[in-house]
Amino acid sequence: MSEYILDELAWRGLIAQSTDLDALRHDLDGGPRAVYGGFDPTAPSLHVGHLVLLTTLRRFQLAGHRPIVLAGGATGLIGDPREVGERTLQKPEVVAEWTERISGQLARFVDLDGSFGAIQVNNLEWTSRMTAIGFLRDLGKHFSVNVMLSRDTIQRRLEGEGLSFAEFSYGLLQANDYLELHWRYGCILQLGGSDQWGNIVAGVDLIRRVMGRPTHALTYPLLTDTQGRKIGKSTGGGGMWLDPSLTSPYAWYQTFLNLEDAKVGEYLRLLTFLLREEIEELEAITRDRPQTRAAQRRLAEEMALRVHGPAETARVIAASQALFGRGELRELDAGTLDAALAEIPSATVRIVEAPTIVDLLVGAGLADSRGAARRTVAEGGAYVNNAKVTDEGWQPGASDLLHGRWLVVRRGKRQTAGVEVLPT
RNA sequence: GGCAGGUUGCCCGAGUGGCCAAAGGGAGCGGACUGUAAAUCCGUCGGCUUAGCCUACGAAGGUUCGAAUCCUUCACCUGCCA
Repeated sequence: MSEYILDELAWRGLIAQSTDLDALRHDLDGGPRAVYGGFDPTAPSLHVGHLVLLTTLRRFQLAGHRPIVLAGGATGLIGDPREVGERTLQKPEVVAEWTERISGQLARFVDLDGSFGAIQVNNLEWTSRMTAIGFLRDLGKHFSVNVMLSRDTIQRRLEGEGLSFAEFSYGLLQANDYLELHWRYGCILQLGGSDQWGNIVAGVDLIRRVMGRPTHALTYPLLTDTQGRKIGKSTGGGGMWLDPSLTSPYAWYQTFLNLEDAKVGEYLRLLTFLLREEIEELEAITRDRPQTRAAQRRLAEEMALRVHGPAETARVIAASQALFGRGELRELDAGTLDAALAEIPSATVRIVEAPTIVDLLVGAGLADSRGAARRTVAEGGAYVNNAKVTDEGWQPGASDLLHGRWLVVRRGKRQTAGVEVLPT
């Protein structure tokens, strides 16, 4: 079965760069192999971008290989050099806490049980034991600064604001991780985003030098939008975090539902386990009847299912239908409305405080400031119960309350919140 | 350690004493079109009790009727020299 995994990755568009694919194929055919991907704790949660890697690791597991998910408790303390500039170091306690949270998320996306169960590690375990002398003699001696300097990111940093020795050295730690995992588990492949190519190859080189063994590197293309921007930490208004307290399941679902046509096929291929025929069918529908957005609906549902589970998925789909349905909000029964509003941001106001539309927008978190709220009203982007409000002094009356207590406040086409109006 | 240049709003970037809440671009936000897409066009884009006031141009002081713009000190970055 394992000989098919690379073909699958290929048709899904998951192979951006690789070392010798024939050699890799040969190694994978030889039996179950350990394959690894690393996740640095740069935030308290993983985001969509990480999901591509996690999903790919899971594909290897389904193909009979053994995934290793590595949490970068050590590398997260240093920081992989970015093009934009030197990172601000986080406190060790913070990194430790993030590592723990991320580890919990990682465990949910691979199967840890059984003889081919995934292995979960934290590189702090071996990196923290390293001494300065060991780092320089055993590791540093194998690296050529000339080669390190030639990396794209490093080049750009040197032309710009420069970078610290700490970040410059990051690649050595990641290379050492690969060596360690090869030593411990016979890991022969590291997967990562295409921006990780240099770090991964550094590991391949290190293993060849130290152990005289050939290993492999495989990168996948980064998730981007049409502008080519990386998707993940900061998409549109907010990030696309896996943690429901950072990105609500409703927002998560809606973001995929709204994905542009030109990207939906790519996302289905990179992020879901749908079969090829099904994806091609959905792509055909997108081409012929794009307004049905069947592919987006399927993608959003799949993503919600995988990250938030079936019960929550059912709720966000129902909420989306209630809030975006053609029907009148007034016609929704109390149960449906309550359930829908439970999925979106909400706030409470007291009628005696005589709240205006501006108060409602700000209170519900739909506007950052009163000025912004006024602007929204002036721009014609404020709605209550699907009716446009154009007067910034507008106040809700008793007849506006749905089921005696709710207002559905909306900004623009998509940002919706529920406001509960208390009688006192 | 010395010399030179730099640090501007979410990002890039103009601005060298009043006309600066600060050009221009990008992102974001709203509108039109549409399909809760994309592209395009229009508008908007520090805060507030909004014809006014407050906060803001690395930090702190100072000069001046008046400073993002001048001076001093400090911090950080870049380059050259040692």
